[in-house]
Amino acid sequence: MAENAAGGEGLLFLTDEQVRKGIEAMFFAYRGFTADPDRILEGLEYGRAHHRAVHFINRTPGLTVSRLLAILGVTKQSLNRVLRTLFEDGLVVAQVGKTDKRERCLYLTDKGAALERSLSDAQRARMRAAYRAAGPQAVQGFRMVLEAMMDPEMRRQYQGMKEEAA
Amino acid sequence: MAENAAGGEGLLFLTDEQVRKGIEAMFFAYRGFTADPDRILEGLEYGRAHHRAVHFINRTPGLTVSRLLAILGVTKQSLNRVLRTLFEDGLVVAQVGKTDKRERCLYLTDKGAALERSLSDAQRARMRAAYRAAGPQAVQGFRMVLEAMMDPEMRRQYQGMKEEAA
DNA sequence: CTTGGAATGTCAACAAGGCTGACATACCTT
DNA sequence: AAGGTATGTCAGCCTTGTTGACATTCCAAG
Repeated sequence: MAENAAGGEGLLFLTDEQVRKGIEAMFFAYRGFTADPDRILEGLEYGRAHHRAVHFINRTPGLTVSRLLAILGVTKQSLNRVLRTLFEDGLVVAQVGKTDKRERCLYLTDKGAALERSLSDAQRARMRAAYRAAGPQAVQGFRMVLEAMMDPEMRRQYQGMKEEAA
Repeated sequence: MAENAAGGEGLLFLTDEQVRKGIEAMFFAYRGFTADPDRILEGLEYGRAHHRAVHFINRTPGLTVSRLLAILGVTKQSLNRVLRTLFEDGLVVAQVGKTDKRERCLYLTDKGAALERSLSDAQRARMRAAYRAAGPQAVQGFRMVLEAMMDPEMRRQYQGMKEEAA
């Protein structure tokens, strides 16, 4: 009764009901996932879009605008509005590419890195708590299912970053 | 090398890097999660907000507006804009509450149920594929981590629905 | 060297879907 | 009769997404 996730009934594993529970779990969990950074950002003149930009610039310093566009999956006009305010406020700097001078390589300033840290600290705290509550085995399953849920292109982005991190 | 999620290194389990990978997995996976319904909805005059409303009305027929507000976590003005178009287009009907006549109990019409089915079929197909790819054990972990990530109030909503489904 | 395409920025306009504030109505409860 | 609850609605604002059009700079290939 407590563990009705996938424990007992082998054949019922892929029931519509089971799958639907997964869908709702994603919905509710994503709300929690974004709640803490959102709280920090409100009051500041930034939003979730700024958070995402800052996150990935921090993650891959020097990445180009077009690469960031591909990762975020938005239009350049949309991203540019965000980047402009980050430039103006001195959170991000752009540096002309060495090999290709058309490219603008993005870096966080100290100020930008500080914001990033405060946002990701908050988000990591929740993720860490969830990991701890669920245990290592569960974490591995969590990651496997999420990865299988991604669009192939996004999975490549994700896995690409995995390697870069090594 | 393949299984670097949480397998070998007991102590490194809660590394910032590990947690960060989880954060990015959530980000990319959520995009996949919403991609298929979004594709269906575009072209129709509906959006993600309509999807959510229709999903939960289907899930719990006869639920009241205030209950739906609590589940969705938006303002009544925001929800009302969505519900109004669903009424107008004959996808949802409201029925005055039996015990409390102020309440409006929401139901899908056949037309509404058809839309819900087409949306959730698409979404379930992806979720089912991810489940199948990851395996039962992983699914259980997936659900555990997501549940631990929710805000307590949202977890109650989620678990409440779990029981109602039985 | 010229020309096409790539990388980027920018202006304008628009839409979805959040939000707040204010107000109205109907109804329950005391 | 009065106060609170459930709901709807109008008006206006914000963020963040979209298209379309156009300019600049620069690489690369003919």
